[in-house]
Amino acid sequence: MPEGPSIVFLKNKLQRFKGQTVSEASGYSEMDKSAIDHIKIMDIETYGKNLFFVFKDFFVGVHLGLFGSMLVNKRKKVNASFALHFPHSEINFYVAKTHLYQGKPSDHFNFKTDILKKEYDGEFVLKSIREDHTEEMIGDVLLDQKLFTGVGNIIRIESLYRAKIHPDSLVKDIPEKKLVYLIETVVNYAYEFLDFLKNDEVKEKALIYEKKICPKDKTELIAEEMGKVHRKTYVCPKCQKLYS
DNA sequence: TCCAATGTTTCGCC
DNA sequence: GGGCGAAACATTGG
Repeated sequence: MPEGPSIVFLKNKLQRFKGQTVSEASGYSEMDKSAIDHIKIMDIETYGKNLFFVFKDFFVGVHLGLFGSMLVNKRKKVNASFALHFPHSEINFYVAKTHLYQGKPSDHFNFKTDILKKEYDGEFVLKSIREDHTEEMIGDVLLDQKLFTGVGNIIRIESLYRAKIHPDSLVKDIPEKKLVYLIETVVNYAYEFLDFLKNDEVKEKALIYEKKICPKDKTELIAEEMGKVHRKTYVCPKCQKLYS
């Protein structure tokens, strides 16, 4: 179950499939799979919460949504929504949405906003939110995949706590230095998240996500939906400042 | 058994 | 058209 780092984690597991030739694609997803037939996987990439299988003239995007999962050389009882078969192995996706794109990923997506890509450009993100999203709450902005590609609810909550910013603060009210620090924190935490995945300890290493009290001063946390995004948000009312 | 959840799209209704 | 809310999704874990 996926935020950006979980997808990178999956991509890393699939490295040996680069250069391999797909013998068949299957699954109940509506995407036309007829072009994926005895062709070579040129590359496997990510963009935020999307996993891409790159072929010569097109690529396939896989999105796991909230319930999706991937198995290599194993199957669940239910049918896969998408699967790639090889002579001696297979990759199966469950409850995944797929989309076939012409061209290459960089034709369609701006890598500067992807928190886990080499091309990530924090200054570009800062500029974008200070130009066009000043009236929005930072808690909402963080989930905007066009601005913070790959950020999910856990990264959002944990980053705001670490940066000591209340999610209901409007972008225009947050000092620039604080925004810069938040943007750095998001990226640093995303890499920590990726590391935690190796030992399946994302939740136990979280500071306030799904917790009751602030680890710093034992203040009772607030846990409710905030902003426009209907997602449960955890906040320490003492540590996190509401800028206004 | 029930409920919520690391997500996004679609649909119906103003 | 836009904005908003609810539903949907071959799920899963507490």
